[in-house]
Amino acid sequence: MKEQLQQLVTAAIAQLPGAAEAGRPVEIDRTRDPQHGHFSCNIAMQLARPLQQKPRDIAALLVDKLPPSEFVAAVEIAGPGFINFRLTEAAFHAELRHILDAADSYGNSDIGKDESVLLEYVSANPTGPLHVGHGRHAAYGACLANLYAAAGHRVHREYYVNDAGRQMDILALSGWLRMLQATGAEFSYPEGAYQGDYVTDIAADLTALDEPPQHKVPAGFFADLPEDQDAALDMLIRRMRELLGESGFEQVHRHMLDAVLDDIRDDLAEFGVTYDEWFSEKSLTVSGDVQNALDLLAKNNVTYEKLGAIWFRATDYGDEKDRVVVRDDGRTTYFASDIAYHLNKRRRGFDRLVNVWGADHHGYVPRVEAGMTAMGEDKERLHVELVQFVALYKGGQKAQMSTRSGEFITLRQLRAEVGNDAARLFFVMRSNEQHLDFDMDLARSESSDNPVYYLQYAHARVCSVMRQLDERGLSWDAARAAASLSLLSEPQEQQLMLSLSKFPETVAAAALQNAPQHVVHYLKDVAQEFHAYYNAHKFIVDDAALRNARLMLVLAIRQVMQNGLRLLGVSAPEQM
RNA sequence: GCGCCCGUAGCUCAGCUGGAUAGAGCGCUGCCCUCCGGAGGCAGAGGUCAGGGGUUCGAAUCCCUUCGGGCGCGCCA
Repeated sequence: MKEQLQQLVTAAIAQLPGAAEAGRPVEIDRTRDPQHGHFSCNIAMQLARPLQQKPRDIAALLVDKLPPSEFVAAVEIAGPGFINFRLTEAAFHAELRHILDAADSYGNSDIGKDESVLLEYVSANPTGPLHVGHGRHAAYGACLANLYAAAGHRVHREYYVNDAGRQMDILALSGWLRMLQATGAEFSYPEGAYQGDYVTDIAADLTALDEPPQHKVPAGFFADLPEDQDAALDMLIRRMRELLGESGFEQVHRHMLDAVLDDIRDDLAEFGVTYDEWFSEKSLTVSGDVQNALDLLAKNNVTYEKLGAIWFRATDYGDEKDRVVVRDDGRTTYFASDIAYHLNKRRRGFDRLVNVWGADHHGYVPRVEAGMTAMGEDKERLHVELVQFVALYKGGQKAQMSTRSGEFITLRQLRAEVGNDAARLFFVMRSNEQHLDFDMDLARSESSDNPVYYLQYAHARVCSVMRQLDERGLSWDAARAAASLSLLSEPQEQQLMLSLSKFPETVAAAALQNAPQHVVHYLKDVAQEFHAYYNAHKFIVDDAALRNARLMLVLAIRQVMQNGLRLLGVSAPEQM
């Protein structure tokens, strides 16, 4: 609908001397007040300055040049110079038919057809089970992927697996120590090691390997550890490597990683969150990508040596300070992997890279952008969406979440308590850059206060009506309905047709702004209007023409609810 | 100290990337059940869009600033 009006106005502008040259984009907006018609255009005000004429005069000239259209009932100039359009009933009837014709694809567009997107989300360190914060990332990322696809983008969903580095070494150490404890060794488990019970569970399987790792703790293994917790862990890791040998250490490392990663993968899959690729950080080192990136930086003269380490001149590209890429012991940093990773993403041919990161990583954004720029990439190709924290509320109390002690609420626990649908919806219901208060009591309640039920019920209710129709031995006649749409003259029916027609715009806007919550709010509006309509009017009436027309409207509502819920990753049950 | 994000109704939040008289849910007040599912609906009260400047035809939206809250400033990942 919007595009058609846009074309009409553009055609009018082409006939107005100097107007097209001003290059102002033609924006067609929904009106808030029905007195202003259905759509409005502010182009006359935009052109006032370049054309040096009064907005209302320009508007009058444009209206005069507008090509005729069967869908435009009235055009008015209002206020400071808005051009307001009122559409014909035929326009809304056509949209209704279009909804049922397009069915599952209603709402899709091709605005993103020229742009491929690599979307990276969650990418939690594989050192333990996902917690509720990761759940929000998962729900949000998966939803973005759906929106991008609906907008016509080619989307590649990716999870960056941080399978290299110190945290993973600590996990390997933790597992091995738990295994030793399980086989009878007695020592005090280091504070800095991973505390969660899952470590013990996974470690139990270490002994079942074909060649289980060293069982005995040699004398002095825990002797003379530094005071500092981190230094102590590093020393233990070093001793463990020496004791088990590189392949022995690697075996434990891999076992722990695989077990945790499998758990994460299962957890996400159960949550309806899937990926096209699980990209290994370690593979970047093996493939030489890290070295290539470092070479590129060196070639571009943006690295230097200081205190035995190699630094990247990030400050030259707007970052706060320069960053180490190769440590004084020769090992590359996480940051080195990460810029190599981003270069790799671009080299794979994606036009746009979208990362979903925790809000606590915001300081990391300029660093990666600096890296990209220094390697000759356009940093505008990278977009980072930050997701704020989740606070769980239960019985009016904030649930404590402490990662250190291992006493955090996992995504699994949350899903078990409130269900996937509620979790998915609640996670995307608020803007990602807004702190989220997750009310678990509300999420599990079976009442209209719960937005999940409210939305799903609207869908189920239409299904129920159709079942009722069947029980009465009646059926819906599509042709009859299409011919009788002018009978939909009730204010609620008019309003619903108007609301339904907004769905494609809503999806496009949500995709463009990375804002799934637009879809949620939209669906709430439609659901509310539908429930009100249901309450006020019967659909299964004796008058066959009216009945068919109303059922067509109601079926269109069901289709839109279904498509919207699918984008959000929430199921649309036929009965509840 | 520096940087990023946030501040809208009593509470939780929208506000379509600058539009016309700022919205919803919960809560509160008062209504509507012989019904295609009450897991519902209708109406009302409730606002200095944190404060102050600025940009322009027009600002909750953009810029500056003050205040308040969150987060970040490793040769961790």
